[in-house]
This record gives sequence, C-alpha cells and structure tokens, in this order.
Amino acid sequence: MKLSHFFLSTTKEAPAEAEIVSHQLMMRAGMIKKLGAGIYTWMPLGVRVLRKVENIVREEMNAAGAVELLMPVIQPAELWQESGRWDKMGPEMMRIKDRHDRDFIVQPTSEEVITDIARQELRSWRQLPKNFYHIQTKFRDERRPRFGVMRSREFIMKDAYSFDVDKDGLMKSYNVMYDAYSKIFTRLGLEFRAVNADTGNIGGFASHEFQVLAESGEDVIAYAPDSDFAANLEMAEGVAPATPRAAASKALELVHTPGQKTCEDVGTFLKLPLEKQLKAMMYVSDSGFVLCMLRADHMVNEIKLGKVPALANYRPATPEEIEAHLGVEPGYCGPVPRHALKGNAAHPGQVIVVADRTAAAMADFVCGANESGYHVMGGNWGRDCAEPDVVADIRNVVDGDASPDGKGVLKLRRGIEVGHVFALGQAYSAKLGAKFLDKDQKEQVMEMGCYGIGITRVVAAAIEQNHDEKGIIWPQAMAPFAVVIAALGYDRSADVKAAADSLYASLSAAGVDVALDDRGERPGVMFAELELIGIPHRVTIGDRGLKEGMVEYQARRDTVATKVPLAEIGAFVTKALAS
RNA sequence: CGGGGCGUAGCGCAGCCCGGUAGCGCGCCUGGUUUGGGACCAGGAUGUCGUAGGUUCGAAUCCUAUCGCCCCGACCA
Repeated sequence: MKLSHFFLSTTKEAPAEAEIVSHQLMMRAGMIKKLGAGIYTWMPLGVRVLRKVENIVREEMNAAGAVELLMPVIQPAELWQESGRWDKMGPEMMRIKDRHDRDFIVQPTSEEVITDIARQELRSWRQLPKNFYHIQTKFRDERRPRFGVMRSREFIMKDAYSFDVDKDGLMKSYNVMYDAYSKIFTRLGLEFRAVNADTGNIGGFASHEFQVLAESGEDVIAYAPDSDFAANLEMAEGVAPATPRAAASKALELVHTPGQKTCEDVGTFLKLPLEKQLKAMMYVSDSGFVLCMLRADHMVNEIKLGKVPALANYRPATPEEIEAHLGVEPGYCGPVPRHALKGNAAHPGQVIVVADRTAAAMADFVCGANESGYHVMGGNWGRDCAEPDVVADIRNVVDGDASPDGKGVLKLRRGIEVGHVFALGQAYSAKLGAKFLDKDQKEQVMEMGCYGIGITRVVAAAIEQNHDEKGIIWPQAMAPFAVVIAALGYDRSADVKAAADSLYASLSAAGVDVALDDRGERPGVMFAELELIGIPHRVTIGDRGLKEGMVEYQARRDTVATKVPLAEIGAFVTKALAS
C-alpha cells in the first residue's frame, strides 16, 4: 500500500472526552471516529487492524473444527420470547419495530437463532458434535458506554456455539475452544490469563474468561505466579490462615472511643493496625439478622456472601434493624455481647454471626462493644463471645494471600475481558427444544456451549498493553502494516524514489504487508505519524544514507536505528519479520 | 436510571459572573523559503455560539424548556 493512496488522518491532540490511553491513541491515530455515544466509525487504518484480528480468529476457529456462518443482526422477537429473554433482558437489548409494527431486536448475541438452526438441522447423533460461529456486529445499549471501543454499544464479536450429545462431549468441545482461545491470544501477541469465572445466573457449569493484563482494566484477577492458578476476584478463594488461632493472651477490656466510628478512626485512636481489628457488616437474610465479621483491612465480597446458606437473599440491614438486634448504632457493633462487659442482657434479638476465615482465626482483637462510644480490646472468640455460627470465605482476596492451590501466594492484577468460554448445558436447548435422536432412537436434549471474543475490544486492549509516549506499538500480528518504508524526500530525490520503489516492489512480491510512505512529508511529521500509528518495523531511506549505500532499519521499540547496506535490506527485513 | 459536569470554527480551548460588532492555538487554503524528528515568513477561508422559547433597545452571556455528550456509580465481548 502506498500511503499517498491510503488515508491517514492523525492529530497531535486527543479529544477531551478520551479518558484512557487506547481511546486517545485510536482517536489520534485516526483509527476510529465517534458518531454517537458508544457508536464509532472504523476508519481505514482501524479496519486494517480489525481484519487482522478477525483473520487470526477465523483461522484458529476453523482449525479447531468450528464452521462459519452468518446470522442476522436484526432478529424477530418471537424467538426471544420463546427463550424467555424478551422479558429477561431489559433495556440493554435494543428493540425495534418494522413497518408492520412487528417487534424485532438488534442482536446482543445469537443463542436463540443458532439454537433455532440446531433444532431444525441437527436431528441425529450422527451430526453431532457441531460448532457454529460467526463474526458479526452486536448491539448492547449499555448503561454507560465509555472508553471508546473498549465498552461501546455497537461492537463486533466472534460468537461460537457448540452442540453435543452429552456433558462429556460438551466438556470436550469446551476444552477445544479453550485451547483455540489460548492460541488466538498468543498469536495476537498479547499477555493474557485464562481465569476461572463465576457461572452466574445462567446456570452453566464451567466458565473461563480470557483477560488481557492491563492497568486500566475494569476487572480484577487473582493469580499465582508460581502456578497456573488464575481466577476472577469473586472466584478466588480466600483460604484459612495456615497457622491456627493463637491462644488468648489479653484480658477483655472496655475502651471509651467517643466519635470513633470507622475502623480507621479506631485504629488511629488506639494506635493499633487494622489487622488487629474486626469490622462488622450487618445484613438481613432469609435466616434472619446476620452479623458478618471480617478483619478490618479486608473487603467483603458480595458474590461470596450470596453463596453462604445463612445469607440467602441477603440485603444490607437498616439502621433501625441494627438498633433492634444489637441495641446500638452502626459503628460500634461486634460479636461480644454486652452482658460480658456490663451485665446487660444478651443481644435482644436472634443474631447469626458469620465470620470470615481470617477473622475467625484472630485472637486478642478489637471490635465494637455494642455500646455507643465504646469498643473492646483483647476480645477472643469462645471466651468473650460464642464461636461464630458460621465460618466462611466472604472476602476479596488481597495481594500476598496464600494461593488456593497451595502453591505460593496470590498476586492481583487488573485485566480486560476479551474472551469468554461458557459451558451452558441445556439452558437454551431445552427451552427451544433442540433435540436429536440418539443411538438407541431416544430423543435427547443437546448440550450447548457458547464462546465469545470481543474483536473490537481486542484492538483497544492490545493498545492498552502496548504503547509508549509516542503512540501505539502493535504486536506484529495485528499491525495495520507490518513494515513501512519511510522515504525521505520521495517527491524530490530520484535516488530515494528509485531505492524506495525497488524495495517496496520486492517486499510486496515476497508477500510482505508493506507500506510505502511516498507522501513527501517532512521527516519530523513522517516519523511522528508512523510512530503514532505503531508500525512495528520501519526502513528509512534518505539521500544522506544512500550516498554511502546505506539505509536504516528500526523496530518500533528500538531506541536507535541500525544501518544496513541497501543491497541487504530486503533480507534483513524478512529476517526481522520472522523473529 | 441516580449523582456531578460540559455543549463557542475540523480538533483543543478562552469569552459568560459584570448583556453592547465572537477570539486564541493546532489544522485547512494561496504564494515563497525550507526538508533526518510534528518548519518559517506573508496573506487567506471557516461559526445560524447544541436547539426552541422568554426577558431586553440589544443575548454566546440572564431565565425556562429540550436535545446531545462526558465523568462517578451494583459483572458485560
């Protein structure tokens, strides 16, 4: 591609609305243009990157035995009513009407349509397993689109759907997709982790998210550098401390802490670290009033809470409920009953005490005294209050926690979810009646899996992970051009033109994805633009070097250029591309 | 959908408080000089000040409504 025939439009400044670096750089590089909130035009430069990603995804999906088709963006409401999602989906799903006033949706995903195809086309066990996929535009009317194409309303997704005769088959299909995803993100040159994810409310029984590691990511993942353990924050188990609870060594003591309502306040006031304090969280669940105790520096995890039987259908307690059950305002709550201190009555109402594993292993702790303006010091489970009714993992893991697999400690990093594999089971196939006849001529419901990759998001995630102060640094596999020839003075030097044209012709003939910058721009402008748009390999040809028969090669990450004889540059570039 | 903020030239912004002929930088156009790190000189074009009402002799500026966009907030590729 000659850049004089291409279309580049870069800017020095990013629009004020672009918050994160990938959005800023994509706007500055002229890859995308905003048309509305969460709606973007992909400009020529951006489309080249998009196609590179798509092609790699397509190749690996095909290699994994999936079959490509293309389902419509606009889908009739009936199918979605049949699956129940017409009512379930809420305003995130875009609904439209045609001229006959019939209801349609703009697809946010395609389980319904593919299951409809499966129930019509797949009638026999002999046709299974099957995996269909497409790469298609999606629309999700996000509550808050942001970060450019990272979280846009319209986006491009590769979604695949597998159909199997039984759960064993499904897990085989699932693992094939898991492996294919690993290959895809490896080929794309991204640093990523496959993390165990919550299967949530859809039902399913296995789920992994593929997270590109980047500081700006919206997800937090926990992983063990010493093993292959990696999980979403809500799935990473907070294991019990390795050492058992220490014996009580201090007497229970009531301390006056007027106005010290937060753990931070109390810690400062008593000159004690947060690790010595218990904090209380009050909830009301189907079981009644629940007092949850955590070490003060830990954060409660709401998804884990919901999995504790005593907290079924929980909600935060109101100040009135707290007063009624503990006889004290929030800020001074704890598990130690008042009678242990002052001979008062025990908790007036039934209270279930749920302690986090770490909290349950603490001794000589500080906590609220259930008396306004007072805390206790030297509190001990079993001695000053009952042992917790329930000990459970209810907190977010933190950096340095022991890994649940027993191998080393956890580290936390932020990630961008670019892919998700999900063993669905029969959730859709049962509802829509996707059945087949098995070997014994019995009708069976198919086992489904679904597998998504956010193609447009991958592009943004790659930039988040690969950039510097000058601009984007594309992994070679997804660069808009693999190599660019920067011809200095192409418009006025016959020597430069001849050398550049010749190299361009030979690289093109060799199948290299090469761009020739023949625009005759001033060198400063040219270099700045080529670095901004992130071409990974650059050959600079100028009169100065040609006099000595030399040109220069510089990889995007190199700090200095390498002089290469003109006669050898073709081979040099080919070698650089291969390494 | 709650809370906060912003709409002025293609982009980044000033002007608004205190009504009185709409400005700056980048970009764009013309000519010239330049040409290995976003050039310089000279000249030039570009706005119904988001939209609709209202107040006023007069509104970018004050008032009302409305639309759009951005940021913070309970899991989405």
